[in-house]
Amino acid sequence: MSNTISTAGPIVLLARLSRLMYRASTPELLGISLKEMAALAYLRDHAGTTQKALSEGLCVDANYCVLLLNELEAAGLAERHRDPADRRRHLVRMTDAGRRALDHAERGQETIEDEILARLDQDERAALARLLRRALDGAPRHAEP
Amino acid sequence: MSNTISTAGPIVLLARLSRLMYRASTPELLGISLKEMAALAYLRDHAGTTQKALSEGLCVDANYCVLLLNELEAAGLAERHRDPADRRRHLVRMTDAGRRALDHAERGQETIEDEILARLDQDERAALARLLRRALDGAPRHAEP
DNA sequence: CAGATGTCAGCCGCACTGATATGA
DNA sequence: CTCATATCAGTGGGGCTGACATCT
Repeated sequence: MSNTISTAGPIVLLARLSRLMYRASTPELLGISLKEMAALAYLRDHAGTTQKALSEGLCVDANYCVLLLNELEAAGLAERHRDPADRRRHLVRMTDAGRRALDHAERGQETIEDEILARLDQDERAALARLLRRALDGAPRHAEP
Repeated sequence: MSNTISTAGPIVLLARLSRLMYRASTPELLGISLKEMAALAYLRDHAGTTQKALSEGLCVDANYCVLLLNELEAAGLAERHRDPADRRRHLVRMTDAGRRALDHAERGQETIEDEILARLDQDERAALARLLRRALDGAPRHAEP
C-alpha cells in the first residue's frame, strides 16, 4: 500500500522508526514511561550495576541518569545503595515492584510491536533485534577521545 | 569486548541505538542538522510533495513540519510553492543548494555509520536498512482512530 | 456550512553543560 | 593533589497542543 521510495541511510531510517515507537509508547499503555522501562530492562540483566555502567548501557548521559534514577526510586521501582567496597559508588537494583512494572510494560509493548512492525514476520523481527544488539555491542559509548 | 546480556525488545534497542546516532550526528560533521538532513533525503525521493505527505513520510507532527520547512527555506535549501490545482496546498522541493548540502551530509554520515555500526559488515548493514524500510513502509503514521 | 491544509504561539519534558560535593 | 563518581541547577531545542486563517 505504501510508496516509500527511500534512498535514505540507516541513520535516517532509524530516527524515523524510533520516533514512531516513541510516540506509541505512552505511559497509559505501558504503565510507565519508555525511558523508565528501558532502565528497568537494563537492571534486570545487570543487577547491582553502578550508575556509570548504567548510563553507558542505556546510552544516556551520566548526569541525566541521576534524574532517571530519582524518578525510579521515588516510584519505588529501583533502589540505590552505597557500595561498601568503594563508597563513591552506588549499586543499583530493581525492586519487586519494578519487576512487576516491567512485566506489565513489556506486555503493553507487544501491542506496539505488532502495530509498528506489522510488515515483519517473527523471523525478521528476531533478525532485526539481533542486528541491533550486535551494533550496540560494538558501538562506542562516549565521544571519541 | 562488551558484555551486553540483553533481553530487551526491539523498541528499547532501537531507542538506544537511535540516541547514539543522534548524538554523533552533529551539524559540525554534517554541515546541517540531522532533522534537516532527514527532510532533504525525503524531498530527494519525493520531489513536489505536499507538506502533509512530508510530515507523514518523516514521521513527525504536521505542525512541527512547518517549523522545519521555515528553517530549510530560510537557509535556501528548500522551497514552497502554492499548488495551482489546489490553492490550500504547498508543493515542496529541494533547491540545488539543498542537494549539495545533502550530498555533503551523507558523506559525513558514512563516518558515523562506520563508527557505530562497526560490528556489522556490509551485508548486515544492508539487511538492517532493508528491515527498517520494510517496517516503516507498513507502519501506521498517526494514532489509530 | 463542513472538511482539508497550513501557520503560528505556547508549552513541556528530554537530555545536555557546568559547577559542586564526596571519597579513593 | 588528582581522579572517579554522583548530584543538581540551568539551559537549549525537539516536538507536542490548541487556536486561527485560508481554500475547496
